[in-house]
Amino acid sequence: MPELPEVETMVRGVAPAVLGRMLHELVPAPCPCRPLTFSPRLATIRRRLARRTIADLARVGKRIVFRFDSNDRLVIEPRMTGLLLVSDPPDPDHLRLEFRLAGRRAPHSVYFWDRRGLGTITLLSDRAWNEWLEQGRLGPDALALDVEDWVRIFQRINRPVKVALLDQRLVAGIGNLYASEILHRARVHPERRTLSLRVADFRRLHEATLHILNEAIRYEGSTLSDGTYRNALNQNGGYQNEHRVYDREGEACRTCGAIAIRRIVQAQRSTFFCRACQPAARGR
DNA sequence: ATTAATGTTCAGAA
DNA sequence: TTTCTGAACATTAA
Repeated sequence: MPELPEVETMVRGVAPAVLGRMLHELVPAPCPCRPLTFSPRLATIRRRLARRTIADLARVGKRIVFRFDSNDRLVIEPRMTGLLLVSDPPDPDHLRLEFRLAGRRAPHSVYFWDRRGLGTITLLSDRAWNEWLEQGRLGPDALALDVEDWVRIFQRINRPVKVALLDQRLVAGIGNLYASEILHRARVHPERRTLSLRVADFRRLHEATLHILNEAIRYEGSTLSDGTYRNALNQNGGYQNEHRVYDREGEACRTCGAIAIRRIVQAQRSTFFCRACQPAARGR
């Protein structure tokens, strides 16, 4: 569920509670659901991390990365419905993991909660982490690209630009919701092929990406109608009220006013766009 | 009962 | 080689 702005919000919300604190122990929650995917197995992770101090908490694309004083990294992929929380979770049944902190200072715990349970938790040694980074399975962070990066990355391939935006090996952090919002602000039709885009298009994509993602971070992410996403304090985000196209098929465009928002399916996922703002130019 | 949902990965086909 | 499709993972709500 969470994309870059939601993960960034969770990390910012949880960081003050954990930075410099010792992890007393990791406790699997007594939830009635199937276990998450752990690598290596949870017992091994617990042994390696017990009594270690949390040196850093960071976001890498859509992933959450705990760095311990041993330089081990615990990488959490929230996937569709995972949340990192300081407070009590939305419900007790899908609580997956408790990070019990040492010492008397509140909070005493932070939590990983995941309703659908598609999330993954991976422990990597310092060396394995660096090797993983070098494998290029994750492109540069969406907030770190300049216009030249955009051109270089997307002119090597020739795919519909919306589908390319979702490929984390090209650019890390953009998901299905923000891809539609970014393309709308950039006035680029989602079915345009990347090879047909010109430098002016990449300039607008660059500006729109920074603008939309930073604006969404300011609003603490989007809580959609299913209500799953919450910030670290189990409160709603606010960006869902600012969406220009996502999940607004048939409604008036908030930019041009036309009843022109369409929904199409690309790579088995919904894309929303305004037919008036985003013309289907050459190179479809 | 059916469908779709903010994500990722894999196999196999085009 | 690159691109594309479908399925899989698991759960819930419209």
